[in-house]
Amino acid sequence: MTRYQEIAAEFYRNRLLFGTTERPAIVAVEIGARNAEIFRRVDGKLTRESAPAQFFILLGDPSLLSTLAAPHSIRELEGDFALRHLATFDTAAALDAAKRHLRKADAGGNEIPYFVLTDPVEQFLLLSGMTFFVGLEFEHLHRMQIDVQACITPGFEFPSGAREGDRIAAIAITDSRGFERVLMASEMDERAMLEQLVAIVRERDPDVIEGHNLLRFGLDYIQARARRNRVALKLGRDASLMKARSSRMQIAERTIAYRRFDIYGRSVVDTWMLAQHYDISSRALEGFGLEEIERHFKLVHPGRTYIEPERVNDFMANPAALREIALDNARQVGKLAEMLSLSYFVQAQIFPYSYQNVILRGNATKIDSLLLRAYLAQNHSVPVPGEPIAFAGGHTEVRRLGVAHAVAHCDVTSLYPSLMLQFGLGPGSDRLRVFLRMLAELRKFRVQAKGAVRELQGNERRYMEALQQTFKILVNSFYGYLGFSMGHFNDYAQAQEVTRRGRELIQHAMVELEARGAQVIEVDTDGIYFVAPPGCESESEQEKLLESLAGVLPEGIKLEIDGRYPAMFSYKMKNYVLLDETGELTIRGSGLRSRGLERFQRRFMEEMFGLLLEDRRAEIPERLESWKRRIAEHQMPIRDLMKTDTLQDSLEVYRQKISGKRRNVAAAYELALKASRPYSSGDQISYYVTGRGLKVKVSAAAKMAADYDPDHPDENVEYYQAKLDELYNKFKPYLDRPGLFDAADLVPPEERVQQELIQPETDVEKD
DNA sequence: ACCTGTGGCTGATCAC
DNA sequence: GTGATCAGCCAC
Repeated sequence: MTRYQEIAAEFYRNRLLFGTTERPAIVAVEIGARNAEIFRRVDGKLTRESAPAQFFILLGDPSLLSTLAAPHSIRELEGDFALRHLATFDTAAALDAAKRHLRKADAGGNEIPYFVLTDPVEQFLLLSGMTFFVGLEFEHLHRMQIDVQACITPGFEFPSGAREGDRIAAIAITDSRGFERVLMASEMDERAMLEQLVAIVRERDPDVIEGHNLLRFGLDYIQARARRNRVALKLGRDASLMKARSSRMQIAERTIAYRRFDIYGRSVVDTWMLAQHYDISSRALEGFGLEEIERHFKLVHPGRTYIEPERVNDFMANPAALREIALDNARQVGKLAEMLSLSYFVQAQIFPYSYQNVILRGNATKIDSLLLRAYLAQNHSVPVPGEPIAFAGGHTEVRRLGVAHAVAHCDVTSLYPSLMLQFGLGPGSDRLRVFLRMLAELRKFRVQAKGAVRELQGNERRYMEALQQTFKILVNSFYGYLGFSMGHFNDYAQAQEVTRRGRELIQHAMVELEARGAQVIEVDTDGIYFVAPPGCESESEQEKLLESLAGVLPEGIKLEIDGRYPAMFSYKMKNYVLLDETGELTIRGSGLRSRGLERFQRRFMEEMFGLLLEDRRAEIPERLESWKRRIAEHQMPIRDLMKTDTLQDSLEVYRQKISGKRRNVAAAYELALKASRPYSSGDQISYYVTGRGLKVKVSAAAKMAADYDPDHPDENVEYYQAKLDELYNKFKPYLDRPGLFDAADLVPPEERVQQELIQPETDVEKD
């Protein structure tokens, strides 16, 4: 047994987290009318076996189904939570009948609660305790990549598609076992392309189909063209058709509409979705095209070229180039998926979700499934979610503004999880005490995994890192679960208590630091930026300073130095710039580095902050003039001037909101409405402002960046120059007067008065 | 049908 | 002009 296997084996023995899979290496589960079909990969070969399916609904009262004709049985669960009757069904038909029955009762104003998991695969996994992939290595998963290049005519709309002139230009197919093939429109008709695609998928028989933007484009387009060509997309392992339906996914503040595809016995993984998830935690991607993502992960190889969706038409005359690009795309998707999907591979071993669903579900929902699984395994009843209340979050405060030198940052590692474990803050309704136990185990595992990463090499190291990352994400989601409106065990009072203790703790630490002569700059939830008192410059002295605080902090909570910086520019709450020892700048905050800012603004700011923090303020006015000159002389590439907005609403919703005066017009939507290719929520639009002078209305003067013609530059010079002036003026007070200032002195008195007036009002609102 | 939380800043637009 | 509001993005 290798070191990796030893550690991993301990994790997998934890049934609360990893379920109770007895026969390992499940790569797919499908539910039929009466049976579940389980696909496993044993010694590289696919096996299929059948098990009786069990469907269930949790009921508040058995009378809900008293007049249901379909066969079912109901048993009472232990404990007295609201959902204390478990109805089980042997067939999908009986379950469906029950669901219809309950919906009808609902319409009649029924008050008795019930709960149904919509996905039957989830039902099966949750009741059986099985999970995907336990006992399987990622390499042994058979993954196929598909890249679709299409000629799209104006007016194309999903999911109907299919207009004259639309056609698939190329389909590239690769897989994790070295297969490569490109189906070209220049060599065969569209029907043949589609038929061959089906034949290849069936013949290669992959467990997973990966692609970039498969859900919002690739598979949708293929399906539309297949319908047009009367080709049956029998891609399933039982030769069934690929199925599609509309769905939506919430990733942080973004709501993404997409089409969900189901292929019997296989999982569909979209690297575009994976990139969205990745960006939420890193905020590091410039965009979500393959090009930007590959660049970010340093996957670009010499000779790599890309193709804009709008430009595929132009490539019809050059099939050799198109073939190369499509093939390259597919190969690159494979590499990307390896980097981005490992954490979901691990998650699929933990949660009762299929591989493709584990990517599409939110973390709090997933934690809920663990609790449900644990309770049902013990035949215990389940509470219904508590009503949401508004509650306060972390403490944020900016004490000092301007430029500081020799700044240290300290933070409490895993503040909320630590508080929850230290003070036993978990759901009051968790009678079986599984919530905090899971949290404790996950935290312990995370520490173990993190420690082990350094000892390992190659794939084992990558796996351990994925385990570590996954544990970390889950640990951090437990607090959010307490305030999750749909969590069966949510507990707003406890969530409130967690943040209250958090605020108390960090404020306490702040006061103590200042009492010891430190100058606190800013505080956000679990960390403090400060200038240490004189004679406390070295790291060890600063660590000692923090140790002296140990007495005033609760047991089990530790403040640690987490970074030291020669200089910092404190601008506003959650908005600051750090200069580290290597000369690298870190810019934080939506006001300073938002993707909503044009690149030239971000670059100009970077330059300005660099000079500011290196005490070279005097050079800044000159730099300003140079940037303005470049704009006047049209030397700025359009990439630097354009703004990229993400469409939050669909165009239809936008139109409705505008006509109902429920929102303002916005440039990105106006352009999308006029565009020839279809746009949906989640899509990004890059545009720039044309015309002359400052009185232009952006939404009217905007033009797609793709339509910019460098030979006839029409960008609004005054508009963009004014942006630079505004930036310069915004920061001018700090450029003129070096040093660190009390925030209280810089905020005009009238604003402070206003703040005091507003405060009680919001408090009333919260009550 | 789907959904982890709160706090804060900014640009564009509109009503006044 | 100014304040209010919305949308979007970001910190933790």
